[in-house]
Amino acid sequence: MYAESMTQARNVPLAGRPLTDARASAYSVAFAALSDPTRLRLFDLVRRAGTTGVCACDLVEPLDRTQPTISHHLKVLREAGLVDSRREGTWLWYFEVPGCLDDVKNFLR
Amino acid sequence: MYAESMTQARNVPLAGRPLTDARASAYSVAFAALSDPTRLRLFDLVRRAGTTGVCACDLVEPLDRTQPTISHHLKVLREAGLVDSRREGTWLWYFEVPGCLDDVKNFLR
DNA sequence: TAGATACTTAGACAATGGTCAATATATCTA
DNA sequence: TAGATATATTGACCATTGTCTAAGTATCTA
Repeated sequence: MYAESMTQARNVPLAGRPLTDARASAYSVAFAALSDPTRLRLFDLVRRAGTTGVCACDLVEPLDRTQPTISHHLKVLREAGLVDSRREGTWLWYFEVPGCLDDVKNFLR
Repeated sequence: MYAESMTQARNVPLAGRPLTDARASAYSVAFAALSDPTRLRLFDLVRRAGTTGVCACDLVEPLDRTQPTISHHLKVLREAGLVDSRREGTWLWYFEVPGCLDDVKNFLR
């Protein structure tokens, strides 16, 4: 498994405790949700709609993708905990989950 | 291309200007680089090594991956502009590129 | 209850990505 | 210049993903 040829560590001390695998997996879910340009623009549009949110029907045209594709991306964002939705009749209003990025923002500092 | 069935926009105003496709593509490169748990832990280790950096040979064992896999991940991080390296004999010292995440941090605010 | 509108799910397909073993390259030293 | 060590590249494999079309579900209204 390991590269057996590497015998001597350089032994430079690291600051603080390294990221655990569990936390890395959690953060990577958020980063993965933002790793596609279309989905990133989608998230940006939802964020800019504030607490009111934005109707899903208003997210299709500006992103130049089919409606099922937008629906798929919204599902990815929701499952990553970045957005949520509220139903109003046949419409769904999507809004950013407050504080959803606090952990990763803290990590990036 | 568009969903022809959606006729009536909800017309809720958005705050500021939406993210352009060019900026979204640029940011998504950084997010994609951080979207894998192993690579995220790798980046974390490099960051904690400060300006001195960390020898690549010290990154294989803690991440429980083969040397070629670590080398591959370091290449992804470098091509995303997050890390760089300096050679010292047969060793390569990897370090974080200063300010590499300023743009995305600004976006996340 | 039938039609219209909004949205989701299913299935397919091509492209991307994480991982490994094997091999190649680079650098130092004896 | 030959051997040892550190790192990179190649090529393969399988899983994941972004996208589409087609079809299904949900909600309202007449």
